[in-house]
Amino acid sequence: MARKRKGPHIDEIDSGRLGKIAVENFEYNTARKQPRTQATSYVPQPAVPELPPLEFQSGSQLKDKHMLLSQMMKDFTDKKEFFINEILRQEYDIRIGQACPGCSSGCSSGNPALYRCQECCNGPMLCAECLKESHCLLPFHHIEKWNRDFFQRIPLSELGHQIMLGHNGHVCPGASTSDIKKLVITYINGVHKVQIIYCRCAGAGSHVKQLLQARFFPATLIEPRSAFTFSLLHHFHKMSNEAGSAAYGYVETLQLLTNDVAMDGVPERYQEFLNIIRFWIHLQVEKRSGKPLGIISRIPKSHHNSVAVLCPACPQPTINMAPNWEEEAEDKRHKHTLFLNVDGNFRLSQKAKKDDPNDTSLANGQAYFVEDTAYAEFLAEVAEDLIEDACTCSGFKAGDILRSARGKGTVVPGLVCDSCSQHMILRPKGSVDLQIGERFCNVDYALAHAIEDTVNEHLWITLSYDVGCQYCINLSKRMTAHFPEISKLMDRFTVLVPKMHIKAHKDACQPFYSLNLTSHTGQTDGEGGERIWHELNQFSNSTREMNHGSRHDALNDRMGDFNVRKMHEITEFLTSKYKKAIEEREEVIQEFNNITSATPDNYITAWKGLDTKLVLQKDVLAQEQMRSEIKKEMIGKGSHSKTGTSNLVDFLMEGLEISELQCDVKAQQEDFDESPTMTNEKHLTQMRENLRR
DNA sequence: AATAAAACCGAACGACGCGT
DNA sequence: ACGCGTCGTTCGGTTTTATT
Repeated sequence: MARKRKGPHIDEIDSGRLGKIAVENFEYNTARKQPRTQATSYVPQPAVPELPPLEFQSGSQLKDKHMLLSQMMKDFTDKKEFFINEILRQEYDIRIGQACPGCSSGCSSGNPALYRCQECCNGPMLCAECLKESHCLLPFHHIEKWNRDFFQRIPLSELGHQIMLGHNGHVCPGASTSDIKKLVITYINGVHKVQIIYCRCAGAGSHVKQLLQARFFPATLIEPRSAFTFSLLHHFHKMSNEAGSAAYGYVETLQLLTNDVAMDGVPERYQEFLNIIRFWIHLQVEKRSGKPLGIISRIPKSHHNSVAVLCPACPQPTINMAPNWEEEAEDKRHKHTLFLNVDGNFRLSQKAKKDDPNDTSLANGQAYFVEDTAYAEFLAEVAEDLIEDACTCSGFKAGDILRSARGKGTVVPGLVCDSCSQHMILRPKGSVDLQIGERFCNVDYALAHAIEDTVNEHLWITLSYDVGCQYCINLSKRMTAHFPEISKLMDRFTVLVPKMHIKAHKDACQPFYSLNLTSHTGQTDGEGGERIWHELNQFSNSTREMNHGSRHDALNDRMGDFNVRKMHEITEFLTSKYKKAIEEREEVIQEFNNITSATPDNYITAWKGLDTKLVLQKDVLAQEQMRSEIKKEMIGKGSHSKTGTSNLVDFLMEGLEISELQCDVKAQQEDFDESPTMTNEKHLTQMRENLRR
């Protein structure tokens, strides 16, 4: 099937992590700068003519960091002809047709050297026999034959190459011609039509087993005619998680790598690949969980049925808590608080398609999504009380069924995820699919399951949620009705609103749900979930098309990968946070002391006597109200005309705004001085422009 | 001829680009 | 801002091909 070529995937271009990859490559390259020793090939190397001398001057290192890339490109562009010549030189080889250097050390065919390998490092020109011989264990190298005018790629099988199983690369003495099978094996450099000779020895096992032992994953179970190498499956697994590649584009790339001119002749193994990669990834997750190696005997019972990666830094009773932690004083409460964040996402949707109703996730209920059947039963149970309380604060998507509903072709409009808000690690069983908008019953279910394995009566829970002010109103009532175990913990719960989202809430609401004004919360901003969405959303294009089971498997794996990466980085992450916290603490103490020393004692005594408890003062005016009150008052005094007053008040307000903007620009300038990136510069210019207006 | 495996097909709809 | 057309990605089902 000939597919149309397509442009680059936008998500790949936008991927913020490309920068990191580039850095890693750079480090890798610099590590190889040592002079390479002479290749110890098994054939002597014919002399290669001297390359024209080229003098490399180290690029002029300008002091201005912005010029680095342009200078580097200029340095390379100056040598463009040299590089093009070297690349073109690869299209020909002066050793074509000479006596095969391999024949002198074994093969005596006496044939001219017309073949070479594109993948062997520094490979020689060889005759067909010697090339085949040198590739008995390298069946997927791309081979080229000199075809009078140019090098033409040919499959190794054309030279009679066969992959022999079970005898260290040699043919099984018991094998007959009926044991030779044609297979299509997909490897990271393309799709290969190969011949395989199975082993006939007693105990050699089925063809499927023999393939697996050779690190080929069969596409089917009975008589496989297609297989994928383990390295390919591993490669895609990483490509999909790190670069956001979808299977569709990946398989197409492999076909192009095989033959980018006549793709019609390349076997397409897309469907087979989809099936196998799903199962492969499931196997990898199982393997990583430690279950096949019996880790269950070493972990608490509540985690036996899980393949999810736990947050190593959050309090997990019976795993990472100090002995007798329950007895510690309440002012150490922050150490025993689980900071959770729950949030809805409306990009990770799922289309309505013809669907196999029996296809459930291979890790159903054992990873990040909740178990399907129980969730469906719960939803049927709560179907009657669908109409939820109208939102009394500002208008948000969450809790509002109508606003977030999607078209008729969407069966799942999005999902809700629980994560730990301090370390941004997703909670096991903390994700649920939505049906019609972000209803609190969905959030309740996710929350109850996200904490059921962890919490006990001594642990505190601080939950941040965009609509926390609404969510907490009937939380206790709902939990009592549906999750009695969790409802017992309600007096340990604090529901707040993430620091950025809270600015969209009504003035009267803000102080009561502010992380800044709540003790035992430190500098938690509660926005962790939003940043997870950014990572997961790049998979929305592919997961939207999948059926229920595949979608859950794919998302479970992305979430697991996200957790694993966070876990690997967490030592460095927490160390840097800790260092920063110490520095900032010193600054704050200094500031505090300065203010204290500059303030009269009687003020301080009076302030200390004040009650710090928050009270809702209904007669407090919002900014807009205040503005109109002042206007009214001034007009009342008759000292100004109506317009004059209005201008004066506006003038004062504007003055305050300008002063605020000036502070912002100053702070941004400091940021820019510290890290003069393009983005920062752009941001600064924009702010100055705003200020000028 | 029987059967397993591969090839083909149409549907779904949000994202995106283009023209008005 | 709006309508329109194409692209991207996966699915299940049907038809065709390859192998035994």
